[in-house]
Amino acid sequence: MKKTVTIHDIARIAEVSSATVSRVLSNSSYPVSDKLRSKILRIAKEHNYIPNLIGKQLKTNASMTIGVIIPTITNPFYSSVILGIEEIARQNHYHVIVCNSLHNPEFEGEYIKTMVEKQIKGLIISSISKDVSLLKQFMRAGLNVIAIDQKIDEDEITQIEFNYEKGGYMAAQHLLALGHTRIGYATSRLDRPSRRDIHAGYLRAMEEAGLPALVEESQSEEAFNSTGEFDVGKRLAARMLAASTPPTAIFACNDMMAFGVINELMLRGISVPGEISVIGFDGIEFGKMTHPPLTTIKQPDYEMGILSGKILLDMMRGDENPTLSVTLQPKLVERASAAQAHTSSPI
Amino acid sequence: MKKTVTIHDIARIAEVSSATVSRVLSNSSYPVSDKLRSKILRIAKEHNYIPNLIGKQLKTNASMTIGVIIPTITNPFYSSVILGIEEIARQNHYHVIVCNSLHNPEFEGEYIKTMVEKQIKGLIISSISKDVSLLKQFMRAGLNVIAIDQKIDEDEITQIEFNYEKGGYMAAQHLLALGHTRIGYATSRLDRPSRRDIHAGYLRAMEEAGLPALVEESQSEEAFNSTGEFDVGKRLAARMLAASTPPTAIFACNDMMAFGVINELMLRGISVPGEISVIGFDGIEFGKMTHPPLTTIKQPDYEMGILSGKILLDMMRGDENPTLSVTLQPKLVERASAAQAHTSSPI
DNA sequence: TTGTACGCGTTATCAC
DNA sequence: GTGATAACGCGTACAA
Repeated sequence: MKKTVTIHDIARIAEVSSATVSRVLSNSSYPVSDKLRSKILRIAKEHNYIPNLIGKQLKTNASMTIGVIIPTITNPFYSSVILGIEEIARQNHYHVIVCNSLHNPEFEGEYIKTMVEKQIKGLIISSISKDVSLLKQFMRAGLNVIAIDQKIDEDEITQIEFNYEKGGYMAAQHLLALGHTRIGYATSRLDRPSRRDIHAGYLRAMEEAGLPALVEESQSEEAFNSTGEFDVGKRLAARMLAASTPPTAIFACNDMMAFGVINELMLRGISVPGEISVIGFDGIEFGKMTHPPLTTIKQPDYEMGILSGKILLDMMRGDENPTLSVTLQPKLVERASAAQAHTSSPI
Repeated sequence: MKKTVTIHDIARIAEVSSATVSRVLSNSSYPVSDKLRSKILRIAKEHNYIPNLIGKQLKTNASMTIGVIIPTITNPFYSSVILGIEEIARQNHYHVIVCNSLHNPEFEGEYIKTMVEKQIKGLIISSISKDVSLLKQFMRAGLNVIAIDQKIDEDEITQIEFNYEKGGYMAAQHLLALGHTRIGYATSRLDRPSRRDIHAGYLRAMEEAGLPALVEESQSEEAFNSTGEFDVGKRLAARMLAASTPPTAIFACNDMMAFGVINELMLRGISVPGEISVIGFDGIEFGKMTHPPLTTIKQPDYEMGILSGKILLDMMRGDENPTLSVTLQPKLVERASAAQAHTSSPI
């Protein structure tokens, strides 16, 4: 592993000062004679010079990398978000550091800290921690942060969120429009704002329709992976079926859980949507690949990535706009898992 | 955004030299009196000192971050790999930079280059480029690289791969054991070693059984996302059904494609596995959530991430072991999409 | 045990 | 147009 060539080496060989080399190789706007310029470029090429961005960064204090912290990359929803963020990053010659908090506040805090130590100036985070003091402290020290997906209770932080309440409302609304009256809502623990909002939307729709709410909430702190959600879906579906008059439609708080619900129903020989309709929430790609294809409420995940990336870069460039926050709107994706209720209605 | 506090600030306040501060704060083994140590620590805490890792790195030339380049994070297979890599990275206080090449060799090259400029010393890559010259050049300059999943034709590069040939063989073997004799193989373009290997495994099994191979290969360079693979699956299934005597079992070269195959079959009222059995390849989590749950050949993706992370770190620490390469073994995951062939066998 | 002084690779300031 | 030279924040010989 031979020593790497620096601008000083180039300078020595070209018999110029390192200052001139720097001006050429970092294509600064500073005037340099064409003769020297081409000579330097030639020599740099010959010795295949590779700029050391660390040296540059120490001087300029601009790291060209943005950090992203999410619960887990394994969730396709976050994959899409990240793809969007990276698209913007790439266009602007930035790199993306991805960290999975795995729903562990300690990991999250640790990651934030070392990011700051690495002089990362921009962070996009779907935080699972209640404690924003750490974040705020670093923001005061110059860290730009955007909170996505999970609302953070802090006005000073730019947020990009979904209109979860509306999404929940739309889902219930869709089932109501199909003629269902006994509509169950299957949800994991209502311990996060997003989940409470979806729940609230569901309740609002049911109330407006003058129908009773049927909520099954999982109390367990499951492994928060896709399999975990799937299993919760199965369990909650089973609970709903145990009722004296089971629902004719089930709304699950995320797609993975909806798959679990459908799986449990089919296992019991209940046809979907023949006997019971199911609607999901999130709109991940896989919904179209299952049988039946999943009707769901789509959150624009990729767009969220794009948007948060753009806004973050704007912030880092010093656009001192008043911290604007954005709310993305959900969209109903009608596929085949939710259908008209039977006219041979309730027993 | 006030100026950040450095070791010199601490030194001035504590009335010691910055060298002493450095020794304490970077907890070097260098001896420092307990009195000064605690004093320095106290002051650092009071002024909440944040070490600047860039300064440190410029000095030590060790970046504590590893790069990962994959086709797309959207593919759950790669998500799992990355989760594994990050697990190891976190345990060792490393960060992971993730880059999606999006099957674009230019992006891949660009990413490699800027990683090197950022003084990243370790890279895990699932390369889609034919050209290894760039990689080799950087390796000579001290970059440690591990090629995963996609074989690179270069002995000097440490490789961690799957035994694709065996996987293909096992899949066909399983269908044969279930009594199928007309077994189709649906594959995307055979332009990558991995795909050719699976194909070869299938052929070997069929040959050993003395049965004819039935291969449908997609010629198109699709968008390489999950939806693209799904659509290819649908298309290839349709083609197979158009044959005079369609197969009774279909082996798809990846799970996403298998979902497409199943979807197309069900759309045509063909029961899976009642009339036609389907087996996939990869073993992504979603396979268990579909209906019917997908029988498939599991590649240990997470384990691949763990392993590649470990080996990479070993390399970076200078274990001058002879470049060892590892091959991970596939495993049959029996779920419900492949069943016994009808005894009322061929027409 | 502590301090001094230099260098890591780059850019920026100033003088020429 | 060009060249010295001083930072940037840190670690570390070497000296004390």
